Amino acid sequence: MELDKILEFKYTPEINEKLIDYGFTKTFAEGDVILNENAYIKAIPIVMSGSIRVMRTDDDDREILLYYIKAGESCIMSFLGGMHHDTSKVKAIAEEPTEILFVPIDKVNILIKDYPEWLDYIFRLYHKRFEELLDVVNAIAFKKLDERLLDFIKKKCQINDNNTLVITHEHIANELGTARVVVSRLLKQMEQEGLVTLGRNKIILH
Amino acid sequence: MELDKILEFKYTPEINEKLIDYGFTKTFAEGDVILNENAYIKAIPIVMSGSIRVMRTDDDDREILLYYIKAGESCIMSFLGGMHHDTSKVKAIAEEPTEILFVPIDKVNILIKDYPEWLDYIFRLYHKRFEELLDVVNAIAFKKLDERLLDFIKKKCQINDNNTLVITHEHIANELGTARVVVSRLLKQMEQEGLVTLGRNKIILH
DNA sequence: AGAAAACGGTAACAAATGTCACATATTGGC
DNA sequence: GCCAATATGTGACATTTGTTACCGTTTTCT
Repeated sequence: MELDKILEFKYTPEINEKLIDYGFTKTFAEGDVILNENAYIKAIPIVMSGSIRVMRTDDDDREILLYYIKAGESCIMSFLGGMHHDTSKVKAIAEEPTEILFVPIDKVNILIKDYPEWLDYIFRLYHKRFEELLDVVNAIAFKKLDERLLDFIKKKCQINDNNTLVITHEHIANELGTARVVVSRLLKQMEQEGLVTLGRNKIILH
Repeated sequence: MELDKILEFKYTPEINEKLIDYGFTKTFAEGDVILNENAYIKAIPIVMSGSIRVMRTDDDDREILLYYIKAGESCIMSFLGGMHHDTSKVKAIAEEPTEILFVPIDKVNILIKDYPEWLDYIFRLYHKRFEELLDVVNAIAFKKLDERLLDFIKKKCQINDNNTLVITHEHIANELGTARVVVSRLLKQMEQEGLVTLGRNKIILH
């Protein structure tokens, strides 16, 4: 396992070894729920390969996308929750086949004490997530659905490095926290404006 | 200055001394803007007395309340922003006469290295803010305005330990990210339902 | 007291989004 | 090929929120 190439921060081979030594890996298939709302957190996850999407869910069954966790990153909510023996406030789902290294909380504390670089890595991630959350607040507070939808499509395409998206309207609606018909309606409108081309399970961005 | 009684975490008198030694204090009047969006951050603020409200603003002039910073707490966004030489993504305004201790970023790094308790304090605050932000996401994504409005009033009353709120509809509208007429309309409705009693600059919660 | 500013009430309307009902199209399993 | 499941299209309508306009009341300033 080449953690060196996966983790994005600069660290010594020692941290590498310790992480693998202290932790254990698990693999998840696309769609697997990695962490459920209100679950207790005993270990912090580091994504080795694949990616995770983190959602906030309502008391009903509506949910909304917060951000993605990519290879080399960790779930910062888990980290803080774990540090303070709290439960998770979010739900994490594998976007694709994903391999995760779980490092027990108590070991994490040791690492922080011994390796300042590791702490810096944590801070950096925190900062990133915080800003992403602010973007979400911005979007749902001030932007209209059509703009959010287009942003969503562009972002997904960018990740795939591809202008064709394989996804259902239903799925999009869930991530944006709205209903399927609304997404279908807006997509049709966008198609008529020449922004996209639609197909079954498929959206082509122009 | 009795920092001991103000800061909520347990720390040694040494940290107390260092904070005051390294930092400088400034006082702000109600309504003063402490930090503007896109301003550079060179020092992290610790609220000694009073309180601050933190808002996210749109490109237009619409804005929305994120959370409050009370005495003994710090602005975590400033902290991370400062650590990575970033600009602020939020706007901070004094809610009342407020005294703030500014500690330069480079000194903060020294404190973290030397005093693990201080680090724990930072993490705790981060966690708190993150959850508050999640609550905001929840509210604007899933709740209707009337519910958000009632929550807002209840929260304010709780802070004041009082069931009478001195505030204008305009002000409420700004914090909720909507228009004055909308707030007036909903408040009137709530009054008819017997939830509140209205007066000029005044809302009494039942 | 008189003028100006701030605050709130209300109506009428527009726009955005949500909801329901049902039709049609596509796919995969058998 | 046929059926069932899944995905999408679309109309009609309800609800929520935003917008504009205007008025009366209360406060503040001078």
